[in-house]
Amino acid sequence: MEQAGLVSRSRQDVRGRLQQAALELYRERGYDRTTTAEIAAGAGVTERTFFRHFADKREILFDEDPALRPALTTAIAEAPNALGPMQVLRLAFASLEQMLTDNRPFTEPRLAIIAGTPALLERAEAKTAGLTALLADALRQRGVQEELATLAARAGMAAFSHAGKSWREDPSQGLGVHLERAFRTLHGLSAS
Amino acid sequence: MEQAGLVSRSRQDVRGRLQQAALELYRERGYDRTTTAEIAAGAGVTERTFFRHFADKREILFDEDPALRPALTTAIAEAPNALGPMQVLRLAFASLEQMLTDNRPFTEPRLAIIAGTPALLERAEAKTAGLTALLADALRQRGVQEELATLAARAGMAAFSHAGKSWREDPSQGLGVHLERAFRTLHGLSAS
DNA sequence: AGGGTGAGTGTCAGTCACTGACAATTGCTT
DNA sequence: AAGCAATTGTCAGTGACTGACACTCACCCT
Repeated sequence: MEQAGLVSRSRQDVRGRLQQAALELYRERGYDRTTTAEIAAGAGVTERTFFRHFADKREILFDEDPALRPALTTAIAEAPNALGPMQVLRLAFASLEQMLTDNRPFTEPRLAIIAGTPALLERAEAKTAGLTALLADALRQRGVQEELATLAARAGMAAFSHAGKSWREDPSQGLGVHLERAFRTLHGLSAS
Repeated sequence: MEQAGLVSRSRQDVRGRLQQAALELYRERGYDRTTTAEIAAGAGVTERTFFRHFADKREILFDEDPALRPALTTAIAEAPNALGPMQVLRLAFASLEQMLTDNRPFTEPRLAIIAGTPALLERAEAKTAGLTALLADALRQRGVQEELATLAARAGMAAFSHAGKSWREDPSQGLGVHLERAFRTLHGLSAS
């Protein structure tokens, strides 16, 4: 039956359909003029179901790769002992190249929407802060003192943002190259 | 008349009374279990008036000194030409010492509440991001290239946070001393 | 003194994000 | 076929936030 077909298909990948519907609606009408009920309807489910899959209306645009945090943590933990905190971070960032490349078609369309919506920018900052805290924690477990780890994590994240942007503008070079340049630039800045 | 006295007093400093009421209620019941109607009642006004003074329930804890942004902007604009971006930022931060000291009794009680509330931490990150953007903009107007200005502003803000924390823990030394140490530490980190 | 003016506030009605409780459905197991 | 666990639907409710409009009061002008 068509009915049965629809129902069974509508049961699959509800989460993904919600994300897709949200993305389209946010693009058409903008974030503010889109209601969670409309997103749910677009995915063929109830508003209540929306909130079973995502904590709030913003979170649906920030579904990070579940492998991201483990990857960073282990990369930092397994870095050579001789390296200083910033080198450790640089290596950890470089190890993300494949993952970031794979996820690019997923993350890219979201960036434009986020950039134009204050409420989403705020969430983006919070996400970055959460990752920065993760970096600091991983450094601490290597023996780096707490405050120093926080400082290194924040500075390292700044360098990563810088490298990420130039990487997007010039993908011909690998992320590692851009990272090396970014960290060198940061060093040069704090030199004088 | 008492009536007239009450009325006239209730008309004064509504904004301040709202902040005071919010602070007390957030402390007693916590942010989540406090409604904007309760805050308004505590200040002797209507809920509607709350939202005429503050954009939302979070913003009432983040009322920054109106002189902060102008101070940073002019300090950066008027810094000696010979200085590099990071030195410029260090000077600008140091120039805030008096203002930060004066506002301390106002800002300190808020920090504990913010630190224990995710929604408020998110807003705090957004505020920091806004100030960072201001720094980057001021650097750009000195001729620093856009991306470099952003990198410097983020790294500088990281150093400022570091210095601010150690300053709070050891106020016997001036902020300038802590800033000098923080920026030197940052340079040392990115060295190896 | 009387009338006007504008800023700040009160009142009311409404939208929408988000939550708890419970019933219904589905897919899978035994 | 019966049962179990996970997912969803349904319903009712709270609370943040907004728009529209009326009102009050300090201040100004003539």
